[in-house]
Formats: sequence, C-alpha cells, structure tokens
Amino acid sequence: MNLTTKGKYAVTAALDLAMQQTIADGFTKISDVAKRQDIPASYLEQIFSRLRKAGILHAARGPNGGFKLSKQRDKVMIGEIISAVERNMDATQCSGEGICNSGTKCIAHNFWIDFNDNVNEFLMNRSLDDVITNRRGSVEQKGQALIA
Amino acid sequence: MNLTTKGKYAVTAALDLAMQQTIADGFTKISDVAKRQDIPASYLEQIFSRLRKAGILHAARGPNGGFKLSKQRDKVMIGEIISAVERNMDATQCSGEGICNSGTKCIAHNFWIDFNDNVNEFLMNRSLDDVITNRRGSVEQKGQALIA
DNA sequence: ATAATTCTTGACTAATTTACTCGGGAACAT
DNA sequence: ATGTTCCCGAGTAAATTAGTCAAGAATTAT
Repeated sequence: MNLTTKGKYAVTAALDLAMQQTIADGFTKISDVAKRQDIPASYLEQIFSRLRKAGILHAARGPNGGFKLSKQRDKVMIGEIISAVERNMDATQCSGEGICNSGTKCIAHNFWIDFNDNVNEFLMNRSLDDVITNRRGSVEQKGQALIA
Repeated sequence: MNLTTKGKYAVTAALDLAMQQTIADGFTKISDVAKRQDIPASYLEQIFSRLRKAGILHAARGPNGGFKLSKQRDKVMIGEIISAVERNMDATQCSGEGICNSGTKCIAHNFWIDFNDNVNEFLMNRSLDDVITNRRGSVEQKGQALIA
C-alpha cells in the first residue's frame, strides 16, 4: 500500500476546491488553495496536473483561470483522487499477479487481496461531499449494511 | 500509511511458523522459513528480532533452536505483526496530533482518522488462524456486524 | 572441552522513492 | 502588449527501503 504526502495533499486540495465552489462558482487558483491548505504551490501544480489528466478536475488558463471539479462534489470519490496521484494502492507483493513466492501465490496472497478490497471499498464509498459534511460513507447513509 | 515489503514478509513468515507448528511442535529455523517463503534470510533475521521483542515470537538458540509463536495462532492478530515491524501505520499527516494545517486540523483530518479506524479494525480482527483457514475475520464469524 | 548450530546485534550501503524546486513555454483576458 | 495562470519536463537533496555482513553469545551434541 502506498499513501504518501502526495495523496494526502491531493485529497485536502480537492476538498478545498469543493468547498470553494459552494461559496462562488468559477475557477480556483493553485496559489489560493496552496495558501489556505499549507501545501507548496509548485508541488500542488504537479498534483492538480494529474487530477486533471484523470478527468477529476477541469482547468482554465489566464486571469480568472484556475481549477474546478469536473463533477458534482458528491460524485467525486476519495479513492479516485488517491489512485490518480499515487503509484500503487495494491497491497500484494506481486501486484496481484499471484507470483509472490517464486512464481506461485504466497500464503498471504488472498489475505492481501481481501485487505485491498476493504480499503478500496472504504475509499470508493466516500465522496468529497461525504467528507465535508462528516458523513461516514454514502453506502451506509442509504441504509445499506457493509456486510451481507 | 506504511505497508512495505518488511511488513508483508513479517506476515508471511508468521503464517509459515503457524503452519509449521501444526505439523510438528518445537522451533522453526530462520533459514527454513526463508527458503520456503522466498525471503532473504539475513533480512528475516531483523524481522523476527522485532517480532520477538514485541512478544509475538519466542526464540531459542543452538541446534534444534529457532522461533515459535508465543501464543496460539488464533490469538495472534495480523495487526500486531505489522505494527511490530512497520514504522507508522497512521494515515494522518500529523501523526494524529491535529496540527496538519499550520498548527490546526486540516480539512481531511477526521477522514484520515476514520480511515485509520477502518484499517486497524480490519487488521486487528484477523488472526493467523483466520488467514490460514481462509476466514474473513473473527468478529464476523461470531455473527457480529461491523457497523452498529 | 570442542565444535557445530542457531539466534543477536549493530553497522553499513546501494538503490529507490519522496517531496519537493526551477525555468521556460503556452493560453487567455484586458 | 502585458500580466496572469496553467503546463511540462528536468533536476535534486533528503529520507527510506531493502537489504548485506561480521562478530558475538547461547545452546546442544560428541
């Protein structure tokens, strides 16, 4: 599993964008997000660039330019954001290929698959809106249990 | 979050010990575990050393020496193993101190706390025995739901 | 006793990754 | 034109990872 400063900055910055958009419509500059969230602006550039390429953000150049979410904030999942900027969210040693013990599945392989599923479910069930309004995840809110 | 090769090796090696102990009682040598699980023996030394210091393993030197679990395999949780060898399992930027945005809580802080809880619950609910017998976690097995 | 075996400890290191910075260019508004 | 803002790629210092290595201590077998 990989969860570095980059992924955490990405989530924080996306939350900032989501919050700004409820205040005023339009684009938000990197430098403003950076200042508010205490993130190095030049680093945030890289992060937003990846989020844009992943289709999560939309950008505009020039004066009054900046970034905005390309979907409604309840449609943007934390998991999307993280996998757009992080290298590898998979916990298996073999990137899921099942070759973790000299070509065959190691004895922990299935466990790490379950772990992946758990983490992914958590991250893909929470939207920016859920986090902002302090909800525990969209699925639970709709009255669905996490286990069958 | 931190989950490196070291933590994954630790889980695999502990599973190996647990399985060996059902075959024969007594100690299992580092070199045997290393060979079976395809883990560098000299690296495994370090890992077992930490597991021993954490009270998870018991060691004996000399011929017929080696390592064994200090508890029954259904009492050793995967979470214990990982936190014995990994640096930092906390996902917050501030190690939980709430100073992630220039001294105050960043807007993602509570989300990462929830994420930590989710991951810890997962890892602390699964014993070596659960993994070996392919169970999905002890709590669920006992008929308890994950959400209140 | 002696030798062989196995853990114990700490120091060391190459490679990789992280967390950035920097500079020049392109698009856009005025 | 000029200033603003994103765009992109290259570069880098520090930290971390994933190990190796060697000397030593405890234990057992002969």
